[in-house]
Amino acid sequence: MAPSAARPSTIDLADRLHSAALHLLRRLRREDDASGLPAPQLSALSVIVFGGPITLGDLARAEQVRPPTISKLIVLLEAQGLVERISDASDRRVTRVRATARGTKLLHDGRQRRVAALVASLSALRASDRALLARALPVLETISGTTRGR
Amino acid sequence: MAPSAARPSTIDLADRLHSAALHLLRRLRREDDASGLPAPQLSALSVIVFGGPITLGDLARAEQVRPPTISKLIVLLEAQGLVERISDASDRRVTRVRATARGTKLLHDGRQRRVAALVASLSALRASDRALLARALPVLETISGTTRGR
DNA sequence: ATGTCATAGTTACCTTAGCTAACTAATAGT
DNA sequence: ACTATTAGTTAGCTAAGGTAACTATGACAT
Repeated sequence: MAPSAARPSTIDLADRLHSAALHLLRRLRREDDASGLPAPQLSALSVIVFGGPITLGDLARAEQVRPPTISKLIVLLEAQGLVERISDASDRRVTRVRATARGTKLLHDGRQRRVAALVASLSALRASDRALLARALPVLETISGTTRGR
Repeated sequence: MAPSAARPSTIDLADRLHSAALHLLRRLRREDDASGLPAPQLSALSVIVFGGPITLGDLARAEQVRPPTISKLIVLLEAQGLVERISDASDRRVTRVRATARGTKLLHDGRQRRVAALVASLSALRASDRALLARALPVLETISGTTRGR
């Protein structure tokens, strides 16, 4: 079954990349306090905003939690006027959910704050280092499974 | 007060970097199910394993939660034999906590799984792309605040 | 058309994770 | 010795997670 032995340098690369991503997000997470929303709600809202109208089941899979957990999250987000349910006429079992204008704005503002914090760090770099990062970015997006340009 | 206007390309870089980190960790998080520990406990254990013996207050700051939250997390980790308390003789208010052999192994194994998943993705890249990532890595570590070589 | 099975969500109920407020204990500083 | 500060814990609440059991709808094979 295929050569599953990775070169040490690839393992080292993976380990350090993982660690860097962890530290980066841990730092940026501090900015989320200002949103007033707990992390799970913010994360679910993000998927809803960027993933368009989505069924509760798909949302549960995306968030890697069980259906009842999503059910309750949606009740909370709905009560705050951040998302709304839309029912499917052709299959009345499914419920889709989409972000309201308020929900979209709240998420967008929070994202702005995270990005602004990151911009501050990037600005402190030498231009050549920023350029190097920019060149490596597409590769990073490939391995992270980021779907760009939707 | 200082030119706070960042070039659009820097903002774009920050936004995409943020997004890539988010997607990468969301994907790797799936591997954590196998550890049998909930995410908050796993995260706290990670800080304890890598941050040596650490006081509960410092741990709370590192995890960006309030002291009572850490108190309860430690009770759970301790009950599972993953960490143990050590009291400070010179200041008897403080309690430090360190990982047991079991805790260290559990965390190490989980990290291995995450890294292995990432190695698999990296292995699918062209060698030149991996090399590009490797060259950009130190820059990424700088902006993420990763303290290497401890 | 009807009976069976599968699928989408919800409800009930439990544990864990997070918070604030109030408390205990120990140290530091007058 | 009094006061204030600091480290953790306790109490009590809401939110976030899970499993098990349930409702309702749709799919399908007789």
